[in-house]
Amino acid sequence: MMAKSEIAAVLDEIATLLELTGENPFKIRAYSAGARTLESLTEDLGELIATNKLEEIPGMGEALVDKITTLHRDGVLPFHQKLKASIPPGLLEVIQIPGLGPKKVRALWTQLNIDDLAKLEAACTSGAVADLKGFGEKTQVKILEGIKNRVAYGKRHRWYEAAEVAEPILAGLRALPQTQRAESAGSLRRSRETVGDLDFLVASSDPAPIMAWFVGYPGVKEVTAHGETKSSVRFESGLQADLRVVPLEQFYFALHHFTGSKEHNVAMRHRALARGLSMSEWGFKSLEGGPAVAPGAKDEAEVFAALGLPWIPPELREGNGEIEAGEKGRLPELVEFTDLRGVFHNHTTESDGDHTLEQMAAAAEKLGWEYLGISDHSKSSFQARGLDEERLFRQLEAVAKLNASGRLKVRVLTGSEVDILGEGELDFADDVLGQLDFVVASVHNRFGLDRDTQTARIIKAIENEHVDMVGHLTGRLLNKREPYDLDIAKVIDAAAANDTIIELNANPWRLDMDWRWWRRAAEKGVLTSINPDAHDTEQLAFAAHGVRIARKGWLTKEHVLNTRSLAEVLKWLGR
DNA sequence: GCCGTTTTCGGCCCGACTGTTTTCAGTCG
Repeated sequence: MMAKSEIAAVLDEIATLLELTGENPFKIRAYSAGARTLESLTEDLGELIATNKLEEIPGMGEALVDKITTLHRDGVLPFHQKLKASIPPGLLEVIQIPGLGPKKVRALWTQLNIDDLAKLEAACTSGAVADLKGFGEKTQVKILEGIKNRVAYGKRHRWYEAAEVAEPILAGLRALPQTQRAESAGSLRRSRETVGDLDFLVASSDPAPIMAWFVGYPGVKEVTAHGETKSSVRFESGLQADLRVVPLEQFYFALHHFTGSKEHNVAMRHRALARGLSMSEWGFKSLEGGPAVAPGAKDEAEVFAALGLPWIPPELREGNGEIEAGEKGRLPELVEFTDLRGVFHNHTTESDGDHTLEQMAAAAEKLGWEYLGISDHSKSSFQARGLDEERLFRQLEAVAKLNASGRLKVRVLTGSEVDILGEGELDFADDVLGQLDFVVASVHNRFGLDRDTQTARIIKAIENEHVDMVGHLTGRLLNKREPYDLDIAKVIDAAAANDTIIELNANPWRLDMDWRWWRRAAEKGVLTSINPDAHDTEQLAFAAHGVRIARKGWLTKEHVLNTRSLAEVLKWLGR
């Protein structure tokens, strides 16, 4: 049985292979769109297939349903196999090189017999590529650059790393005298967990000096485009940044357009067409039978209003039903950072943290929080200097003393990030766990267990009456380590049945559980807690990353335990 | 390949930039 993500990958590969065969672009789009739809599904695929519900999903026609059903059942698809056999595998890498699309790759393949990167590099070096019709000297150089840097170019960047690069650029753009407005857009604005490239948007009637400033920005390694209103640059890290300058009248249309996502934009344009309007980054154009005057927009809300919609927060613009929800007035009132009244799951110098209990508490107080949950590692995590029972009890005394001292207004809650052991049993006995204010149970080893065993192991921990939260559910480290294989839908059901929280780990490398699951979890009645997993005082601010992901997962204040007051939190923990 | 107040065929979102052309195809987002 093949998982959704694997099936989506096959559909994507089919799309690429079809590009190489010169297929109808709309057919190719249908496969890509099908892959995206599949990835965003949170329902059980087997169930959707069994109940004939898959075909009811927009974009899923007879052919796609057939192929997905076959892949799900057999793990292979003859159509895919045959297609794959007809195309040299190296071409799949060749088409990834920036500037090379299906037409150019086919030209290289049919005329120069190039079917992998090695042959492409050799042909560029010998100058054969530049002699091809439609190619030239510059293209040849660009291809060689693309081959050399293909790893860096293809990489996505963790949100906070991209944000660190974007911040001074945005500030610089805003400081230019010609700038009327400036914003960053794209996946950064949508708060995706990783960002492919940066998008900047400026309103100005005098684009040239803004373009010049941008392409001359320190750290720019390469200028890949420099037109009148659009420029692209690449930094040493491989991160690319695009700048668009538009007149003020078009600014909010352009901001909407470049915020995306692609799927959201396509849906918005369809909606515009149904109202007799053609929509682009430049605004609305009235079509035949449309309104006499195409509406303008003085802010982004007016772009939506023209299509009969409330303003949709950027985090929700992923084409996952946000437009339908907006139309029905059912957009969630998303949680905000200022809603947080404290945080759980933090470490001190007792285990692997860098700051003491008192330093952590003082930092939490400075952030205006009412409570701070401390949960150092348990004894099996010896790599993290995990606490045994004796050290844990000493920590409880230290916390009690600190709370009683009156030195701080913030209330420290005692806890443990207790290891989930081999089969789902916990690192501390129930009578020890029972003495804590809260318990976070986390997996720190045996990442390679098969799906069913790992799922059963975690569910067993969730079922323990002393466990309040399960920590960093899938163990993923963005761009570094894949999540362990887990039936998340089952875990969500278990969390709902046992009234156990699934934490939203706000460490920007983790952002775990993935935002795509939160809406379903909330609908099932699962509560979360936005936990910074801080290992020093600065990292308490990670909570802001968690809030972004919670918003992306359609969560409101009511879905998040640590938006509640200390009294309410204590009541919940004592449930 | 999908879809239907255009309803089983013939459309499918829209525009900027580059490089190679000599008016535009290809790529990208």
